[in-house]
Amino acid sequence: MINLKLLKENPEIIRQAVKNRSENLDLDEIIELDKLRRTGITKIQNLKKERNEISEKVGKLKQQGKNPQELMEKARDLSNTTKDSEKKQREIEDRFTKAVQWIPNIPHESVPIGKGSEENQFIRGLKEPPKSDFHVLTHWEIAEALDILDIKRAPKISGSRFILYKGLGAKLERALINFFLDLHTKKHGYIEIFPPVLNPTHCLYGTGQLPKLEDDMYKCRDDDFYLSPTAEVPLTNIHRDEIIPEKKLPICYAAYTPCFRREAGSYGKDVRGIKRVHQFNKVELVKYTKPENGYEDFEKLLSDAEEATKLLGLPYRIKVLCTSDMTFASSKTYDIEIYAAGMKEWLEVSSVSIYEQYQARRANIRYRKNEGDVDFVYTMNGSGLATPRVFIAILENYQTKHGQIKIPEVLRSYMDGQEFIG
RNA sequence: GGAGAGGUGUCCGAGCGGCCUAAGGAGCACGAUUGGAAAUCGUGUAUUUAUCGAAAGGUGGAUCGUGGGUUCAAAUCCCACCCUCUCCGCCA
Repeated sequence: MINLKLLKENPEIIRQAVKNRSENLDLDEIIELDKLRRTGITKIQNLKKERNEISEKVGKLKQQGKNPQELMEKARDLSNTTKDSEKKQREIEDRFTKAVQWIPNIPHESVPIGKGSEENQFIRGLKEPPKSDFHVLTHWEIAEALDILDIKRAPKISGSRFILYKGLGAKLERALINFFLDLHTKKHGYIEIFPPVLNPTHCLYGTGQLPKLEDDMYKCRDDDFYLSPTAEVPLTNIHRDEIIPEKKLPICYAAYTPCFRREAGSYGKDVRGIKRVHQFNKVELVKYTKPENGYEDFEKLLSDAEEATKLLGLPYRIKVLCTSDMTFASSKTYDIEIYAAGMKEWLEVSSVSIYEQYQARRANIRYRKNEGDVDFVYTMNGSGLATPRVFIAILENYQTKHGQIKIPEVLRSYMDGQEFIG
């Protein structure tokens, strides 16, 4: 949630942000609603004040053994008017709360203003994809040849866009997860978490997936749960409704979880292989920090994720997303992309975002400064990394001309020392 | 799923219709004492929101699991829901 004071004091900032993000939003309606809401609050508070004063008098008189009939009647009338007003007020507040959820975050000033992915800016990494001196098979071709993915049978179990890892494929997947977790917990100092991935509605509002991404998630029919689309949801909600002492910040969590996405609206796109699937594995990094350290910690989070790609020896590049390409709750987002030599495509393996106080406001996560003041924390997160695309990149970039896959050195200890698949 | 007990401030814990801006204790912060510390004593110790103010701050409202209700008045009474614990049943 944005700072609601902006609605009253500086709506132009919001208007500009909405425009830069190419979002469609009737801000004037929300501003009007806010005004209506505030006058309503003032009115009700005055009524209550009067009622409280009378009640107090009544109490005193009764203790003196009197029966202040008239005062009681007056108070009853006041009470009834108040209740009527409150009913109306509740409706307004409801509408307001819902509407406010649709206001996106304000982009950071360093974010390029742009309308689409062409306007994302290259930050660092490879400018050109590396060349290979033989014909590189796509991951689905070589995976089938080596029998490490069962692409034909996965649909029998769950339908299209699901992955069935098999044999050394399954082992490689597990190796990746362990490698990522070890890297971030042992070397980068994150605390490992293994959270539940069925999360209730309010958690998804907290992190900003709802209301906008309703159609992109799986919802349980009989219970109020969504299958978490990312560990960002449980990890950020760990400290919901808390006031964290300043000395405990920053808090850094790393978690492996499966992630579930409906991929609605992508029918017919990326249907081959395992690039776009409904269930995938990811190690997610989440940090809670003090505002003044926010952007410094954010850069560090990016480099923590980047290091995973580096250690795997995969060709990568990093971009900063322009205003229209960022997710709705983000102030600034970097994407790490790795090159897949078989598909001849750059694949997004990590999206690193800072939300400033946007999520913290929604989820009510605050910290107490050493001096005693309370303020919202900054939250940020990034994949470190998402496995299917890393898996693709290993199959396509570590391929030999004899149709084998060389296992990246950092993974070998997780693969019983094995050097090759095939 | 059934039966029972309970959810109060940072924590423990009292309160069971008006004086609750929540007793008492612990913790924490500051001060006194001390050569220094412990102990002791003193002082302070929530959040949120509306409004006025440049700000410091002032004036109100709200908050005792959540949401309704009764009442002039609710932490306290009633209803529903959520969570925790104990026992029973069922089940990986």
